[in-house]
Amino acid sequence: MIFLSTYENKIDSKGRVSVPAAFRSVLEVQSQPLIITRSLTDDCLQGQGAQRMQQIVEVLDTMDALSPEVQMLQAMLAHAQEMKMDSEGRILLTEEFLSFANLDTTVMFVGMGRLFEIWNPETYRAREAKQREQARISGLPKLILKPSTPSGGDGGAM
Amino acid sequence: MIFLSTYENKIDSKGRVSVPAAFRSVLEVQSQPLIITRSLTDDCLQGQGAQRMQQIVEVLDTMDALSPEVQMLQAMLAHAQEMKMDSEGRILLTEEFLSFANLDTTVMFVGMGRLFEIWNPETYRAREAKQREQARISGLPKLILKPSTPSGGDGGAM
DNA sequence: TGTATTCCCATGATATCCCATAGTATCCCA
DNA sequence: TGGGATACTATGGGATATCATGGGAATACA
Repeated sequence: MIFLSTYENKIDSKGRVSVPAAFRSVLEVQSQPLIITRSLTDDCLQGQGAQRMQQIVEVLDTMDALSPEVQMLQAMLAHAQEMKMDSEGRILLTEEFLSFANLDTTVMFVGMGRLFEIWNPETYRAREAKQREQARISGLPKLILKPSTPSGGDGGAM
Repeated sequence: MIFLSTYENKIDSKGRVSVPAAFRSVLEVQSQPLIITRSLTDDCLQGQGAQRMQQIVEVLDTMDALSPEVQMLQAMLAHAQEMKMDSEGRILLTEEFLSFANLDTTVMFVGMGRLFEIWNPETYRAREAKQREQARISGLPKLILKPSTPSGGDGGAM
């Protein structure tokens, strides 16, 4: 069960947004609360199950605790927040989150597999166009699902 | 079990299309839900078992989550969607999918082995003619059925 | 006591379920 | 081999469930 597709939902007068039902059921299946953080690379928010946060902490444990890299990654944790959902599946975004991601009336939920992102719809479409442009210039990154040499174990490509 | 042949089905007044029975049974045998994505190279949609998406996510797990390459690949997931099929084997295409592939009343399902494509019938026939033309000019690509390193039968990759 | 959150119910739109049907392909037995 | 019976397919449509959204009332908070 992963986060797929995109949804555009409205922020109501009380500041509530419905998390798309499809995303909720991903979290429900894993019976995990939703955690929202700031993206380290874009002006958007990221949502994921609590377990992923746990994984990030474990990765940090293996790195140099005093390095600038770790401190940068820790910033993500500093602004992370566990969201409570009402019985209709809505969350209340804090003022900090709203201004960080430039959100006002409508938000876009973007499924990205293990996590999803929350964008201002216009900002997202602009970024998408930029990515498409980039892909046209430098081509798409390689994605090899089944490496020809099954010995390596590094299932990855690139 | 692979996707073969082509079928032309109608979109009904509620926006539903029957997935060809032959394609359904491919998915049923693998007991996988159907996932539809936008093609990266053509104005058409692609259908495949959920396993393929799962594989992509697993490859992403092994890569740098903050790299532009991963972000570009994640964008692919943003436009993928798990389709619910009713008891008659029909799916409901979203507005986004319909407009991306220029679909209106009739859609063409084209079997391509590991996956199938969904085309506007006219667009597809035009492309097919163009490909034949291309083949006459620049010749046919190579087709090697048995590579020198056999990786074990049907393998099941895509 | 006033403000902000949470709970609960209401609503319209849309998606889904379920049953029906006509056309076609398949089966079966003479 | 022929031809009627049967099963399956794509399609249609009414009934029902689910979704996102709105707002009143209860509750916490300070």
